[in-house]
Amino acid sequence: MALPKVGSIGEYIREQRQQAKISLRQLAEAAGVSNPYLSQIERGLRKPSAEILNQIAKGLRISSQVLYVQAGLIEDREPPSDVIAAIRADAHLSERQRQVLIDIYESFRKETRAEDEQTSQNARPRHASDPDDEPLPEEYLAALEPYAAPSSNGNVTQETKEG
Amino acid sequence: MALPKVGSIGEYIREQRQQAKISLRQLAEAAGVSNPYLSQIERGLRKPSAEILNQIAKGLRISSQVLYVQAGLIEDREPPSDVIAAIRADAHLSERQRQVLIDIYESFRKETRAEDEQTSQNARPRHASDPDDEPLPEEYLAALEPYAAPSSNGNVTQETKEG
DNA sequence: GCGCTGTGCTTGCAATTGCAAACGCGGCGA
DNA sequence: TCGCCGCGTTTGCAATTGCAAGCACAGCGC
Repeated sequence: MALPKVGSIGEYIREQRQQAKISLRQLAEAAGVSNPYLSQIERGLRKPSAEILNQIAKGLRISSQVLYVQAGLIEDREPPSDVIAAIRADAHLSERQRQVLIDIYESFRKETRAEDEQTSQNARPRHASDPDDEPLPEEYLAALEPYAAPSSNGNVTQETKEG
Repeated sequence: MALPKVGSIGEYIREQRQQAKISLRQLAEAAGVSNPYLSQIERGLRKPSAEILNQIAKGLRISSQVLYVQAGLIEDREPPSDVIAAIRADAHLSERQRQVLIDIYESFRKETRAEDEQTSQNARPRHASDPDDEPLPEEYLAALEPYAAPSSNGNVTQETKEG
């Protein structure tokens, strides 16, 4: 599993470069990498780091995310969705709010695409019923109020769907 | 400018790990990297490649994109079109999910604007200064469940209640 | 006291990245 | 014919990544 799509990322870069009708050296200069290295990348002999990849994306004027997906570095079906990017870029939100929105969004995505194939056999790092965590910040509780009825009630009864 | 945020990415990882209440070795194993290396990454002594970053993101169960942004590997050249537009444009969401997200977002905006408007908006969303900046209690997922398209899915949550 | 286990950190070392220099090839002007 | 320029490629080499092994410290049972 060391270098699965390294070839395809190289091919992809070469395609994009040729479509842009620029030479290898030109792209190398635009991207700030050496020509030999770019050559090796395009032929799949080297596995460029994300930094280089980012530079190349800039040189090609394409989205780095697209390139990362091609490289299998965002293999998460974590998608062409700009929602997360937009949330993170929104300066009006607090970090907490940002996290809430992103997490909600991701949970939506997870549910929509049903099951995952991740075979996590060891740690389950994320919050696992931790008594130390606060019960519920009311920030988003208020936000959820229109949807989840009983908040001011002090009792969030999850009917576990299936009302 | 080569490695300005290398430290911050390490800090960010360490924060996320500690919030998840797992040890360095646990995360290392979950992410499939060596403990010493993870230690060095967290302290900013090493600049992890995107592959490693991706693994760590998986181990932390957070978005790789978020981590890449933190690492400065995905620049903000991605059009930060406003959140609502992004949500509307996301074809992966159901109409109901979309509405929920938009509504939450708008209520967040209202709160933030009402509470303090004088904060500089162009500042980077550094969040470490927040004492109660927890990632996200998972109870809210349960609260959202009734609204999140409970179609072919039956595995989410339900374990968080009284076991 | 001793040993065991868990935490994070330090130390060499193989493998890899990424580059400067140089190479072979083809086209073009003198 | 030669020389020159641009193309992509090959070849060493410094710097870095990433790891196995081991270290220092703290807590717990004997």
